[in-house]
Parts: sequence; C-alpha cells; structure tokens
Amino acid sequence: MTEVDTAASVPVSAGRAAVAGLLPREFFDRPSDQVAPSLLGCVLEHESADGIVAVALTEVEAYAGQADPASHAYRGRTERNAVMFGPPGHAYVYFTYGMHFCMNVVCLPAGTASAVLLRAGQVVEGEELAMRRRAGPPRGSQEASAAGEAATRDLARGPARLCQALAIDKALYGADLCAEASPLRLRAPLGGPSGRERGTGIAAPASGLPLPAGTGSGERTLICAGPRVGIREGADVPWRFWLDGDPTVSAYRPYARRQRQPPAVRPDGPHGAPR
DNA sequence: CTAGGGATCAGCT
DNA sequence: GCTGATCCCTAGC
Repeated sequence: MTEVDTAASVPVSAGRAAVAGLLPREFFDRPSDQVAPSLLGCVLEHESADGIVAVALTEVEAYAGQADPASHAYRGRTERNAVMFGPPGHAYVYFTYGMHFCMNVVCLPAGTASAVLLRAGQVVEGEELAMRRRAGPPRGSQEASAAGEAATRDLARGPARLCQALAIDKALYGADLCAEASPLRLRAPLGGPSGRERGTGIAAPASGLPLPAGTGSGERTLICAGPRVGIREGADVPWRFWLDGDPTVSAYRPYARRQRQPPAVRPDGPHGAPR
C-alpha cells in the first residue's frame, strides 16, 4: 500500500524530537465510525501562550449527524453546530452543563455533519501545565504527590477534563486540526507500528458489534467498542471506542434520567406527583 | 448518590 | 419575544 500520512515526511523541526506528522484532511473525510477507532493513539496538541499540552487519545465516540438521534446535528444546522456541516478536520467545541466544554472532530465533506467526540486521553506532553489547569489555583503542598499517579491518570480522563487539561474552549471552535499553523492539531501515533493502518484507507471495524481487536493487522493494543456514554437515544449502536485496559479510559455511565423539577411546593400542596 | 451551572432549542404567546 | 426541559459532565458527599 501507499505510505500515506506517517511521520515519514516530517522533518525534525524546532527542537522537538521525532514528532509524528499531522493527520491529513482525507483521514477525516470518512464516516465517523471509521474515523473514531483510527483516532485512538493519535495525539491531540494545543499550543497556547502558556505552552503545549498534548494527549494520546484513548477513548472516542462516533456521532452520525442527521441520521443519529444522539447527535447535536440531528435536527439540522443551527448556529451552535454549524461547523459540523463544514469541511472535515476541524474542531467542534461546545459548552454544556453550565461549566464544561467538550470537543469533537468533524468528519465527512461539507454538507454532512458527522463527528467524533474525544472522550479521554493520556497526557504525553506538558503534564505540569495540564495539572495546573486542572488543579485551578495553587493549593496544597507535597502530600498531593502521593496521589500523583491517580491525578496524572485523571488529567484528561473524560471529555470535559480533556478539554480543561488542554485549555480547549469556544475560542477554538472551528479550529483546523490539519494545519501546522493552527494552535490545535492532531498527529499520527508517535511510535506505533500502526501509523500506516491508521491512515486513510484501511479496514475499518466491520461495523459488527463486538469489534474484534486492532484494526486489521497485528495490532498490539486492542480496540474495544460498546455503547456510547450518557445518551438517551441511540444507545443501541456500539460507537464508543477505547483502548482495552487503558487506565485513562473513563468509566462507562449509562443514561441516567435527570431528576425532575425540584419539588416546587405548590400552594395547595402536592397533588398527583407526575412521577 | 446529587447539585451545580449556563447555553440551547422547541414550543409557545 | 418568553419558558422550561434538556444536556455527548464532574466534583464532592
């Protein structure tokens, strides 16, 4: 096959050692359930004024746009989801629960709205900066180091934590992930022998339920697939993908009904409480 | 387990 | 315009 998008063509630049190449735009020009598993192991990096933080992705979810009731694009284009309808390889960032950001990667050509939610990763660069962002104002002393390992594991464990560690917010809405000049970029896996398979063409998971393992060839790390986290509709398709056994993968949490309105006391007392 | 907080959007007036 | 239900979640009991 062809050599596609691996680190092959990238010169060692600007002081940083052996950096993999950016994923080409064609990588994202596929259905999101194919892009999603190939993103595992790829490295998302955000270069800000404070420095660089990078994570190797360990958990993602595919969303199928207008065909998918769980997708933000299910009911068509709005101001919020507009970038999903644009060209592939850009960031769809949204704000939720009054306090968190989540980031998706846009797939397929302009006019379609599929995307991959980035749910978790392992920090591979800028760990200290990531910790500062996660910890908020500087606190406690060195006893925190006892929990150091757990803290490291949790830095980007979960879609909102990942965004916090990388300082991803609305300012990066629509950012191009395929351009060296962009502050937010996605690179092919660092060492992995898998760089080639993860390129454009390859054997995507055969859409079957229990995804075998690895994509195609003799992958070492197994890719698992299962239902997506915390959604109501569309919980039947196995479009969540993660690296088997990786400690940075978030806990699975099935959809939980939100509590109804607070028992706002009616003047004339609680009548037939609707559930 | 639950509270928290704000943007979004369907549906109404 | 306004209202209220919802939301691809996290921290802290």
